[in-house]
Amino acid sequence: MMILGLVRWMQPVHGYDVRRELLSWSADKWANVQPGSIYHALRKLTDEGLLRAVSTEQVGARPARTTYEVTAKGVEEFETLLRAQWWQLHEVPDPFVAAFSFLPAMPRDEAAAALRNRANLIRAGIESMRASLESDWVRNTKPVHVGWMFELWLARAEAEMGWCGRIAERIESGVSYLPASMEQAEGWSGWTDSAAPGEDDAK
Amino acid sequence: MMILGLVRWMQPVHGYDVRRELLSWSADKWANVQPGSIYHALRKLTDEGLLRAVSTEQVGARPARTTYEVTAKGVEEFETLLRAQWWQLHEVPDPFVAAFSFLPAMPRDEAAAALRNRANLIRAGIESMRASLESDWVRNTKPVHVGWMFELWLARAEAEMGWCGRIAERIESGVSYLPASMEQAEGWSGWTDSAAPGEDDAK
DNA sequence: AGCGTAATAAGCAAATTTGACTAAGCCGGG
DNA sequence: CCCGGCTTAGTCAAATTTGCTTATTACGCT
Repeated sequence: MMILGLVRWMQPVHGYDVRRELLSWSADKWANVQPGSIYHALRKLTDEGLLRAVSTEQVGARPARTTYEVTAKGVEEFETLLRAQWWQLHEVPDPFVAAFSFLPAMPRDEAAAALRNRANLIRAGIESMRASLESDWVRNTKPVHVGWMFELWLARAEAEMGWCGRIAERIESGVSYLPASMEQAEGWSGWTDSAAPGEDDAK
Repeated sequence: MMILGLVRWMQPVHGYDVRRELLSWSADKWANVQPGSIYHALRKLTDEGLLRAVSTEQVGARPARTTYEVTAKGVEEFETLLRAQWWQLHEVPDPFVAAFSFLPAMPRDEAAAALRNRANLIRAGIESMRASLESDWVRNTKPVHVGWMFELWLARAEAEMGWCGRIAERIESGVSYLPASMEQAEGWSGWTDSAAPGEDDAK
């Protein structure tokens, strides 16, 4: 719950403020927070005594907005949560890795093409990130550590780009997917590799 | 839904088989699948006509197990899903990046220490991964592309380890977090940086 | 002056995920 | 021989997330 952190920073805020801030950091991508979750989270945190509803103003006939503040307990909990992320290593679920584990289900040439395409997408991302990093807008109006986050993405992206290239070559080279020992015992039959058995494709 | 892929491979299976396979790949870490989700997914996929329940055996008085098979429609859908992951780039949500964005909330020395600790955790991970990669067990009984997945993790991990070291140094160097222009306009007041205002810490 | 579009501020039902729980069979040790 | 613990197979309620909807006001354009 990094919502808590945002309320901690920005002290008294209402839900919509949090939402805008999150969207402006495009945090829906790298955090786990879609706009809809915010109000639920705010109410839950209030129930748990980590936040306190300060006031409820109403401007015209628009929906009333409730302003929240963090309690002492909330600050404490936030620091616990924060430290958990700083000191521990959590593997993050990556759908591409999941998809890659089905490599034998892809025709070799398509797999290689997709990897090269991926490398290009990553390269494009890297370049636009570099541009942001060097842009005056980021250099002058954002805290320095925002740039450092970009550098982390850059480092990871470069590593992954290289990997894509190397693996694409190996796939094209035609090496067998099966482990050295059990060369002949098919096991992955039914998948499209070099010889797809035309099974029940008659619509 | 990579559950579908697993059923596609392993053709007729019951839920518990899928669960074991997923756990043996420790897929609960890198995919998005806890054991509890499996049965729901199987039923949902069956409702959508992507799977077909084949039979329901009962051994003794243990819970009946239902065996599933993939339909032609299911194969089609799986390939669509698979290609979506192979050809597109999805940013994955990373809780550490989220936590790092609150860097100014951490005392400098703790932040640096945490980063060095992280580098060490990553190094340990790298070494155990290297060991797996070279182990006979993986080399002889797992498809080659499993090793390739390890290499991707390795590449990313090495990149991140380097970053941790570099950033730890910068934090220790004492550079200001604020952007070059607005050096003096505090803005992040209330956070623990060089001078923590002893607010309401009595108890 | 009128009209369409964007911004403001949330609410809600439905879909998903999670983690804990059941409850019987099997196996080895004391 | 019988007790405890592991494996088998799956269920279930609760927590979370998602994406869509509502309803007013401000703004820009012609």
